Amino acid sequence: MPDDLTRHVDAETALAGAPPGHKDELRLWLRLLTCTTLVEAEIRRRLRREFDTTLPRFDLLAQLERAPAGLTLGEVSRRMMVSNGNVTGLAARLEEEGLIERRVSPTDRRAQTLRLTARGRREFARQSRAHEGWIAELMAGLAPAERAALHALLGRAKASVRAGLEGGEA
Amino acid sequence: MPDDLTRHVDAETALAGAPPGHKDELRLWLRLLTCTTLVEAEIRRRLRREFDTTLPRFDLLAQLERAPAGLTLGEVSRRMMVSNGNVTGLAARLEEEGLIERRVSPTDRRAQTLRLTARGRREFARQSRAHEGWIAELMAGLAPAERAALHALLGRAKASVRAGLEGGEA
DNA sequence: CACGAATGCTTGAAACCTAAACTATTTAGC
DNA sequence: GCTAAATAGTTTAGGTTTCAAGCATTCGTG
Repeated sequence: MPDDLTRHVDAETALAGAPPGHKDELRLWLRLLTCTTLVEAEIRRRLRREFDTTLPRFDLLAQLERAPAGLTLGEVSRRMMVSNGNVTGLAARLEEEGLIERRVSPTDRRAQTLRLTARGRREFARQSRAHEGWIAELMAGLAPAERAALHALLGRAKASVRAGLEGGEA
Repeated sequence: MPDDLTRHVDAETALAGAPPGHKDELRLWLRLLTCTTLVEAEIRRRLRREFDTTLPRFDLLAQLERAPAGLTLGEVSRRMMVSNGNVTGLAARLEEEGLIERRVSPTDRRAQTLRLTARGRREFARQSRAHEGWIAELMAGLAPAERAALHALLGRAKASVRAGLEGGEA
């Protein structure tokens, strides 16, 4: 029998006794993490079941779809916020399946440009349509005004986090 | 049935008339994901540098800290929202380092209870103090009222996602 | 032009993570 | 009591992920 991750108990459960003082921020972070994890797990599950693929593969294709001129491995790495070694392996698998192609840059022999193949574009279009619907479905319990407010507050949160990143101050 | 029929758009018309239309939800999700990823990456980085440990290890210790009576592997798996096979390996490493101990349940010979050792408790206390400060630091750019509003909206989002999970309706 | 620094990518080791198959034990129904 | 189903954990195979080290190429500066 497969594992059932849906039947979980929150990470934000206990944590009631609070001596120090930053428990508020911690609770906020745990709730943020819970939301993301819930959505992510569900999307992974559906991607696997419906398209026999994984989230990182989908994400890489999505990056290339948005950049018709192609992206270098380094650019993909930065946009996906993962290590470059990670992208190397991911791209290798996708290339082997004929979903993307790589071409050495004519101006810089170190760099390679990744591009969707026709098949990759077709395949991603199918996945993307479904994906968009899934997200809408999961967010359907929020009123449009709530979604807008949440979006704005997350923008503020993003700015706050960026400001607190190490090296960001320098 | 709605009071004002002229202003009512049912699901069919909405689907028929629009190209896709769920870009809002998608943007919201991507921003949520970005926030979480940013924080998570930074916490991972600091845990590694300051304590030479990883986020999943920290999370497992945190679960046990909150449950002084101990937890079975399955309970940990559900609370951390990861597979049970995952917890097996994680717990094995932590036990080998003497941070946690496992004991077969006296009432159920299948189950094992995990507990922090004295050393594990000491070590986690150090990490936890730092971790709490890091989160507060990253969230420092949000006013208390913003944090409260965000927390509430994320609660709504969590409920929405839960309602949309497969099998959750059954 | 030379050469040290920076950049783009790959590789290797180790950890993480999942889904699925498996073993052992307990529970429920008859 | 017996047996089928459910439950607790482990194992296996394969993808994901990081960090650190390494190679090749380009750039900046003298």
